Amino acid sequence: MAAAPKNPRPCSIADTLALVGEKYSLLVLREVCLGNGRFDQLVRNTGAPRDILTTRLRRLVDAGILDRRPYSERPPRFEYRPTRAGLELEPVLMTLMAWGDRHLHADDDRPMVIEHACGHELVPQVICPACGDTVRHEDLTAHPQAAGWTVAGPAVA
Amino acid sequence: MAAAPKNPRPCSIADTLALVGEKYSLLVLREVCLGNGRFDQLVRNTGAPRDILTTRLRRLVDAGILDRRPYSERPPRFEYRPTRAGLELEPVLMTLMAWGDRHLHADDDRPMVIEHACGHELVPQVICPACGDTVRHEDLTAHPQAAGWTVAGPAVA
DNA sequence: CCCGGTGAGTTGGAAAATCAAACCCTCTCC
DNA sequence: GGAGAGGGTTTGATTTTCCAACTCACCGGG
Repeated sequence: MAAAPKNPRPCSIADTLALVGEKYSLLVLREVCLGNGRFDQLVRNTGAPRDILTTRLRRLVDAGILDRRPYSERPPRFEYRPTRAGLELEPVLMTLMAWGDRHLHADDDRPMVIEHACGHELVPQVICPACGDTVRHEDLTAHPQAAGWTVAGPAVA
Repeated sequence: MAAAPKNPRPCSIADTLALVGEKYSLLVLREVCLGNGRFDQLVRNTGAPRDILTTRLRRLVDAGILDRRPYSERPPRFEYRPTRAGLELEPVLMTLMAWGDRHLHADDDRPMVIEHACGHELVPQVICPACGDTVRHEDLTAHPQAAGWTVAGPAVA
């Protein structure tokens, strides 16, 4: 059932998307990171059909991204929370949000503002930790480690 | 055809995913950023069925993320390249790759290494540009700007 | 005891998306 | 003039999604 990797080439992006790239998965993670980890909250806040949500949650729990923990014994009730690995996906959410804020909304129309502990509004930025510089496309060179890759060199419109 | 947003709540993450969250879209962007922008390369490198690829490409072009430009007049042949907006999605790919590298592969088994202009290997990191600190979940506070949000406060497993 | 409500799903069938393979058209090269 | 290459479109079968309804377990009145 999950035996044919079908991955045309080895790639961490594809591997990660195989876990969280299905419809609703990242919205579920968003909600869970916000602390809204109960089934009905997730249904309401993501818009996912209940059955789909069930399969997504199972997948995320199996992948070690979410943790399903009881918050009531009788009746058994569960809440989903991010694991450490799940929290480490937050940067993905941040960069998605930053792009949407920049390209899809006016400055005064952003659906949500995130405040950083330093007191400023967070405008997530990706840097190279070695030199501290903001990462720009033209500063990158790809070095495939396995066979099957062709890299034609960067090209911008 | 795109009239019913169905968005249970306003959110830049959801809005961005509506454009690039379908299967293969981000893999297409990966290839295009690497300079592999021709139809057959995309078919081979992403594994997408040709018809699906066609609809994904149209969507990305319509969204202003890719540019479809002829590289031969007769016969007409096209190549897809990232626009500026498309390039600004690279941080999303970087963070996905970083997560996959960290959680899905051994250190010596990474499918691809990216070299930054500073000479070091790039290990993408998200920072707050105001204070320069690495962004950590517990330093964030969400401030919804519109109705319909409940934020139960962060919770970690 | 019976009624309504909440929480967390499961079930069933219709509607939409995906897939693989085949097909098409226009060149170019031999 | 036959064999590709490139960039798609068409055709049916297979999967997924979707949505509404249903279940099961409990709680809180009246």
